Amino acid sequence: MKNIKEDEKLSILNHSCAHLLAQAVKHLYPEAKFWVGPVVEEGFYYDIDLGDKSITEEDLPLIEKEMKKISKDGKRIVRHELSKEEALEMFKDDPYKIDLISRMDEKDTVISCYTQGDFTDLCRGPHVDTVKEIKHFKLLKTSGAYWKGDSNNKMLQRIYGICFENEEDLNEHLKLLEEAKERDHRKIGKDLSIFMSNDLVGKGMPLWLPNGALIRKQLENYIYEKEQKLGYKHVYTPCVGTVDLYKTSGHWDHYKDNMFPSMKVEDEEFVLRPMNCPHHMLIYANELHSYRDLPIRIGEFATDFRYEASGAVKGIERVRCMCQNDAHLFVRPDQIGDEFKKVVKLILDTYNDFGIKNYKFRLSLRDPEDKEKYFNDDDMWNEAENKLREVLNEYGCEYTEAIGEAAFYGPKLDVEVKPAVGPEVTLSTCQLDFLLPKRFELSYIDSDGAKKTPVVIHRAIFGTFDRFTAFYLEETKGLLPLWLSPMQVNIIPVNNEYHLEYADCIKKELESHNIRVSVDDREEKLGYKMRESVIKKTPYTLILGDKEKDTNTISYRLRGTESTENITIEDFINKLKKEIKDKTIF
RNA sequence: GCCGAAAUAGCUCAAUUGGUAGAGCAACUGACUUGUAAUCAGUAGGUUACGGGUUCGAUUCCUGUUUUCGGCACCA
Repeated sequence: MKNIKEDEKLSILNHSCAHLLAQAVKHLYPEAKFWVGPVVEEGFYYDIDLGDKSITEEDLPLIEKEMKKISKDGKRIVRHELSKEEALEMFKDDPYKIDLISRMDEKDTVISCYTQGDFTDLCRGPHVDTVKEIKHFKLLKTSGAYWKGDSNNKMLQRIYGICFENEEDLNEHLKLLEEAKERDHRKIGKDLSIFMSNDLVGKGMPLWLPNGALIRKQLENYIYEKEQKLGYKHVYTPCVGTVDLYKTSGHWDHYKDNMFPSMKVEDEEFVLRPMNCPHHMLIYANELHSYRDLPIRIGEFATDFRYEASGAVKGIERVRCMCQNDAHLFVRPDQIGDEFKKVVKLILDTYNDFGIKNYKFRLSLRDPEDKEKYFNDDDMWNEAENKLREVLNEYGCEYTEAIGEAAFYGPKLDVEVKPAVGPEVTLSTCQLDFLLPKRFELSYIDSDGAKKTPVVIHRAIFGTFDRFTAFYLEETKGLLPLWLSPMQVNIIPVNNEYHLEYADCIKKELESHNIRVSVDDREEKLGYKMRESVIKKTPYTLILGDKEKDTNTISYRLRGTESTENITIEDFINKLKKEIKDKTIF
């Protein structure tokens, strides 16, 4: 999909279209006051204060009509530069523009505004020459948006739109938006019976159906094996902890509003756990550790509960009950770089195995000025952040740095991906933590016999199995590789009376090699069954009739193709086993 | 949580200004015995998300709740 912000020409056009939108809104709603109308990746938006009025999707065609009318008039778009006093005078009735102007510094910024016909807006520009050039646009959606992005502020009306240079590009883009809905994991999840939800269970609490459970099990097996090879020790710990546990860790103070409320039983008070770090800290503390034992890597596929805001839950991407592919690495300070490197390598290997290419690394650093959020130890922060950078550079990973985005306890590296619908989300994460080991008074005996505090690395490769599954369903459009497909082979006997026995025989043979296989023995036509096999995205569909039975072979059709191949069952099994082992993407 | 929108059969969707809720697919039954994306016929399937109100009468209008969807805010 086109990223408008990255295209200079389209950026200007879309920005001008935002002004055109504002002008049209002003015509239709004279009381409207305007905040900002920037260009974003998906086009543009404008934030508007309409008092107690609200614009709904139904109003958009009317606004579009007015925009077209203005565009046809073909007024020029004229730039004026003005002093701060002039600007303040010009927009004196507009508290939003006054707010913007009063924060501008004349030394750094030239204050300018743009006029098109009866509409003038404060703006840095640049713009297209006339409104006539803004022709091929579409208003996409409306929503509320907090003024200045702060939920304590008033909510403004936001209108999103997009503009192209010609009708073909616009239509192409709208088509892509429609296609994105088709690969939304919520749709695929329903079509392929992967997960469901029910009001009686609760919001954000999906139920994984057999197909989903199979996929998840494969993911668990995959990462478990990889982690075991890397020296991780997997544990099981309870889904609850006492409130005191989370007070000790410090999470209670920071996150209690996003936890399910505590429950008192006799003289204990429990919470559903929102994360597993405290449990793992206690496992580390259970024994005395020598500097020689480190790093110690404790992993768990751990179910956590978070009371996510009701407006935030989405399919299995953002849920209130999730399973983390979690691990905590306890390392000496001198091991941070090496251990971090291994985590990055594991991330890269995993993404490579899954054929995932559309992801971005994001390095979240502290804001050195913010002494309140971040604990004060300049040396430790600088050293840690530099180590993270070094590793990323060594692997040649492209990454963006986000100042002030670090957690309060240390810097972190996240992998961000873009879902079919909605903003980017974090998949993998790797976070350094200097605080938690101190809070739990963790230690190891160093070579000089002194007790020292280890550093903790929190990391999750898949993030949560829930979100990873959501993302991967979208990435593959539900066409999962063979090893992850809930049903790998579907057998269609040409005639139940004559070929069912052979089909069952082939089924048993495949099952003896741990291949997931079904026989469609319904009294239906071959074409009918083939259609369903295709819709269910089964990787291999076998057709077994006289031809196959007589020659002791099978005919298969590979998902996505329309031709059949005829081979022996041995060759077929070897082919499947190789594809499963190699995790072939097709 | 906030601003909007929506909720009708298992699924996808209809139902004129308020007047007995329909279709296709799926399911079930029967016939057909089939070679690569839908064989034909029949049967059954609904407290129109849930509660309250207005009305002679509510899927339709008002209201509360729940859930879903698009954004915003949040995301250890």
